Amino acid sequence: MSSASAQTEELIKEKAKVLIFQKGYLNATTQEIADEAGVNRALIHYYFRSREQMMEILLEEALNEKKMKVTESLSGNKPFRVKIANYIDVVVNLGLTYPYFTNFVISEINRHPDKEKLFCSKHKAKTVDLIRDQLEAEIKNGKLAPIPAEDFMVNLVSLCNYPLLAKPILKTIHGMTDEAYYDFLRERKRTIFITVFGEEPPQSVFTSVN
Amino acid sequence: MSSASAQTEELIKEKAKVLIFQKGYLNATTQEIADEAGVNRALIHYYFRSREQMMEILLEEALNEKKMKVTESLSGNKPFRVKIANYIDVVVNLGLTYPYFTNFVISEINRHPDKEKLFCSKHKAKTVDLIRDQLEAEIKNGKLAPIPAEDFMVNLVSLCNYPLLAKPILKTIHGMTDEAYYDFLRERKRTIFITVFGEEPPQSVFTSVN
DNA sequence: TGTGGCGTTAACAAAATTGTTAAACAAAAT
DNA sequence: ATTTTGTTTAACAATTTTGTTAACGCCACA
Repeated sequence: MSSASAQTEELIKEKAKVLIFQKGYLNATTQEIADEAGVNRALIHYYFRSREQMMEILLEEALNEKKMKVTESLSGNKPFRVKIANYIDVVVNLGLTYPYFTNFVISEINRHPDKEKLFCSKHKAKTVDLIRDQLEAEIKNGKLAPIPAEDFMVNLVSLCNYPLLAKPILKTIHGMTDEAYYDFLRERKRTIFITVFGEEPPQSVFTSVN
Repeated sequence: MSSASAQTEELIKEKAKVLIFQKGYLNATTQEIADEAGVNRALIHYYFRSREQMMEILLEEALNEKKMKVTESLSGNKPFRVKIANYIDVVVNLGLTYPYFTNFVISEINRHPDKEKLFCSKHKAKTVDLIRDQLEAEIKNGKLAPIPAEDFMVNLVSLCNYPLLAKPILKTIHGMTDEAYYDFLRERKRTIFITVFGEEPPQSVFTSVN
């Protein structure tokens, strides 16, 4: 287990992520991935046995990382609005880094429905349960318009993910340059919060990427 | 141009749409498509020359159809809220029929960036311009919380599309059966309207699919 | 110094996918 | 009836992509 080994393995995974999750080449070939990493294609088989298994690992690791961050953002003794702001922050940041992650997940699941289990396995707790009580309390206190927890969560997830995922489409439809769209997205965290709560977010909850 | 010809060509396109837009096999092979249509694979080349050209046609036709319906929903002398309700209706219905259309479009564009032009070509008018004036009037009259037209449109498009597009994920995350998720989606049109306007939609604007 | 394991590579083999062709077939036109 | 035209098919060829193997080089260490 020399350091070179672990480094190369990591490099390959990293570059595969760039192609698939960042650039949106959902079906990047092993050759393309090897090229991106600047290594011989055979190394992919040396480290991962087959393309399939590499995809499996990529998917599982990325899912776990995302799930961890999301759970973290919604956990703890924070006020409801801070939790949601944190959630928006985490999900949008991830989306800015890996816009096509969702597309990849969906694509993989449709081809291999058994992979769906990857969601259930680790975290038995549904994310929506992390906020259900607080959400219902907010509603009871008249601080939020009544809405089922599932709908609230789906709204949130939709507003955070879609604009990133559909970047090439929205950018063109709205006649924006790449740069203008990027600026537009940076303001999105605030917009999402306002759309969901009808009021400004708490101060300085949003971080920036890069 | 006998009738058999046109029929077979249509059949192939129809079945390709089912595989790609409905079932989410974004990279369906020519063999899979031929099987789904119950015809010999060579017919795909007979009618479309190559797989690439067939994809091009599929994409262009589906884009035009969607754009037509969307433009229609936002045009004419209708009150603002009726327009938006119609838009939600159209987009969600399309999404129920072809949940993975967006994934396919994005996937195609990432592989062949030149195809992006398919958006600009026909309709020079951006959809957002169809509602900008009315939206600003609503805000001026205090009937809607201030929001830039682009953000309003992106909110709308996100809320309509994402829950359909990410069905396999959300269904599992929220621990729903296929049926429960379908019920959930049927209520979504109303939920989306409420999320965007903060009030109930006008009566009987939403149609049902099937 | 040399030897053994590990990472790496090029060359090869196998499998999957697309594209082509010639022949069979059916329907309509002559 | 026979030709003609257009549709469909099976068999083949070409290409692309994945998977395998044997050899090469490097470095730690005996």
